[in-house]
Amino acid sequence: MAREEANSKKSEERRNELLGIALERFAKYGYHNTKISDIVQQAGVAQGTFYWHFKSKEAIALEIIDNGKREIAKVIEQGYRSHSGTVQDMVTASESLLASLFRFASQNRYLMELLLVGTGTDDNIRYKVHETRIEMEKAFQRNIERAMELNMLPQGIDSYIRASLLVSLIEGIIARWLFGPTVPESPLTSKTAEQLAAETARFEFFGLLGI
Amino acid sequence: MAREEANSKKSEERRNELLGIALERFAKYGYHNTKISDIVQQAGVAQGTFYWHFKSKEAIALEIIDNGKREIAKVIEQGYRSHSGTVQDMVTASESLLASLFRFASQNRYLMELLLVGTGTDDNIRYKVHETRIEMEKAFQRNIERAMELNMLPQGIDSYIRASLLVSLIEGIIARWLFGPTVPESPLTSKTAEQLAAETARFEFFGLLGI
Amino acid sequence: MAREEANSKKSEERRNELLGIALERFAKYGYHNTKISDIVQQAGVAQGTFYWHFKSKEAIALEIIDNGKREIAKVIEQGYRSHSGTVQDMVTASESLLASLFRFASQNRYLMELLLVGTGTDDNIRYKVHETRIEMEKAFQRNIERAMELNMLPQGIDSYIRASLLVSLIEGIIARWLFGPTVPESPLTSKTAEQLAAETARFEFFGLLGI
Amino acid sequence: MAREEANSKKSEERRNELLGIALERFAKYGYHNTKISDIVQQAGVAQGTFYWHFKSKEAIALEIIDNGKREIAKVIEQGYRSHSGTVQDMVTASESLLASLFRFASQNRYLMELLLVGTGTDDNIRYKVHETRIEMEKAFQRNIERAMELNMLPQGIDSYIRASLLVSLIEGIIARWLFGPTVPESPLTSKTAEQLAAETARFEFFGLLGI
DNA sequence: TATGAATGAGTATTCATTCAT
DNA sequence: AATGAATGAATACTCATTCAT
Repeated sequence: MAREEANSKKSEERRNELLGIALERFAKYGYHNTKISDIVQQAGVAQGTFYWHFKSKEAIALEIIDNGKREIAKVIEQGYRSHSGTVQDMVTASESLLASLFRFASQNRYLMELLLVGTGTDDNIRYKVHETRIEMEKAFQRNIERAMELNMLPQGIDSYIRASLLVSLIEGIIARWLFGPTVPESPLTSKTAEQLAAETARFEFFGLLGI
Repeated sequence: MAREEANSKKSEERRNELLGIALERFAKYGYHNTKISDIVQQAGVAQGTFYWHFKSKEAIALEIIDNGKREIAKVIEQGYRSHSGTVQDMVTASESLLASLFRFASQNRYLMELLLVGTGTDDNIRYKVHETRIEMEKAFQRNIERAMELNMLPQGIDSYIRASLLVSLIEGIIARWLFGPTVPESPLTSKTAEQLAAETARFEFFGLLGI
Repeated sequence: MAREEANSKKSEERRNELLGIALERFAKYGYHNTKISDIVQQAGVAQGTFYWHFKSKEAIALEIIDNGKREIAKVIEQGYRSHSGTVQDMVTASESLLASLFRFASQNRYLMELLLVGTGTDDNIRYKVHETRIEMEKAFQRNIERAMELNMLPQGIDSYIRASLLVSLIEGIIARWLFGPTVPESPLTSKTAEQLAAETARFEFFGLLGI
Repeated sequence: MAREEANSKKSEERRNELLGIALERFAKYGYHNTKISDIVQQAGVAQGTFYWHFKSKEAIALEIIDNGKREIAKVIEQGYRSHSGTVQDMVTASESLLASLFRFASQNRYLMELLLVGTGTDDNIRYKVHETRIEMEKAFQRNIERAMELNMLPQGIDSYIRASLLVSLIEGIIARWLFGPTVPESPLTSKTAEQLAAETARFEFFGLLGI
């Protein structure tokens, strides 16, 4: 391996380290309560090093969210419904997609906290978060439309609104599962991703009446 | 009317004006991006005046949320289920409760924005918001349990999780209805509170499959 | 005197104090080498007080120069030539104007240093200085044209260039008189404003050959 | 040619390139507004390379001015008056010296800007600039004294002050010619070095009255 | 009650300089 | 000779809070 490559690899490691620390602190303490000096101190580097790798505090936040956007899109993409089947097939497929999503969420809780709890940031960042969540909603909308084409869902429903309802459900339940707020005695936080996926899928298709 | 009463009335008006302006700005721009100097400028009073009426920036935020908490509780309270009936009765009752809640939300959009979008605040305020949302969740949980007691919902379901799912749905849909994020072409924002309540109630009881 | 007036008077005094200190330091040490913290420390006030009175470091510099521009204009204005006379009258009148200007310069040496030595500032400030010096040049040009109309100076000379030559002379000699650089043994710095005015006026009208 | 020589030649070229870029930027934007990172970027080399060639930012500035000092001295030296003649001879000789000087100035405008406009630097650099300008003044003073010895100028005038006046004139007119400030409609900037020299020499010897 | 001036701790960012490779 | 990453001191500006009147 050439010398320059080794160097640039090390440089990229440092960059990633800073990205990780920033993500964690933004999620834990909020954007405004996170000082650059905290980040660099935790990374054990000087203040100026941060500015070698990133243009500004805002820039690093935008990059973090952008990365997250791509990763989430990948997860949802893989759950894409492609062929017809029974109702039970559909429920199972949805359950599986939700389980993937919940697993991803629990493995990336800081990212999800940043996206879902929203830690009070400046306009540009808020907008980027917005964008990411809309992207997610669109993906689910496509899923619903596909299911309608395959005659797996009743025709004549409004896919926009159903997607909104569905994503509300998913985002809300992830937020409660990982960060609260829930009623204190709730068994929610002790569920596994798979259990939660099962409950959610059931509600998704059958509502409160569907056991 | 004695002079003091007149004065204290005027004083209270000013207090309320400040509360209103602060609420609006906290919701619109976020807690950290709202300066006391903005608030007093909009109210046309001096900086010092703010501190005669409120102990601190945090204090006014806590008071705003506390007021909201009481008002929301009142709305949900009035939708309390008290006697048995058919499934259709139950759906109608829920629809009516949701309609009230959505009307309240649209009349108090800044409050709802503060509660639901959560504009990144300090710990105490975040905690107060949590509290308020948990209160709401508890109210819905009581509603579900009551319905189970009255044999209007299947036994053996987990009321905690169902309440979480239900409130996720409601909060998410309010947030999207009033503030986005939704896919841009979504017809959501043009719905009335009543239409939205009907859609939501249907999903609540029958899920995606229930037309 | 009403209370508010007393307050605003005190406030204005503080403002002026800050203006004075800033002028002195800008001239002595240069714009970039002058820290806001130096200024407020010398004034015995807190950092924030500076920003109550002035929008920024640049703003106070611009204000200082603007004030100076007006004062210099006033001095030159009063030396305006208004009626005809002999050559000797003209020389005497010019000498008197120069004496006023030199007196003003020595009483406002920080201002003049800022204007003439130019202490390396940002574009806006540089531009304002520019403007001020051009204003001065225009005033002298008007003086020359007036003298030509009154047949006190030969026709057919280029008033623009002559004004440039004249102001070059004046600005240069003020700078050398008050701040150097001059050859170290030069008797220039020990001259009075009046002596200097006499020498300069002679050179102005008769050049090197005119004794 | 040995390898080392070739290398050291290339190294010197790079050095000179950096000197040139620094001069230009110091003059255009000022010393403080010129960042090392700007200079190296324009030269297409890395930050560290600068510090291989120069000890510091100050060092490169001092070197630039020192070079300029020597070059200017050479120009003035060559205009030295050595033998007697008529008044007209003297005017012609002075005109010729000024023309050389003005030509040099227009070919080295960044250097002149640095010296004459003085873009606010640190003490050491300011001092070096002073030194250079004093050197120039001394040279002109020697010229005047020589002319007095040769009976070409009236005895009894103060050569110090006359040199100050003369150099004020020259420096001011160069600055206005090449960089402003002048009144916007002034024909000054469109003059050639020779025309300007003629005008200046006339003023030098005969003043405003000498046509 | 209200004012407006004053306070001062807090913080993102800049940039000359150093240094391992 | 050259690189590019790292350093860290320096500094303008913000804003919640206080206080004399």
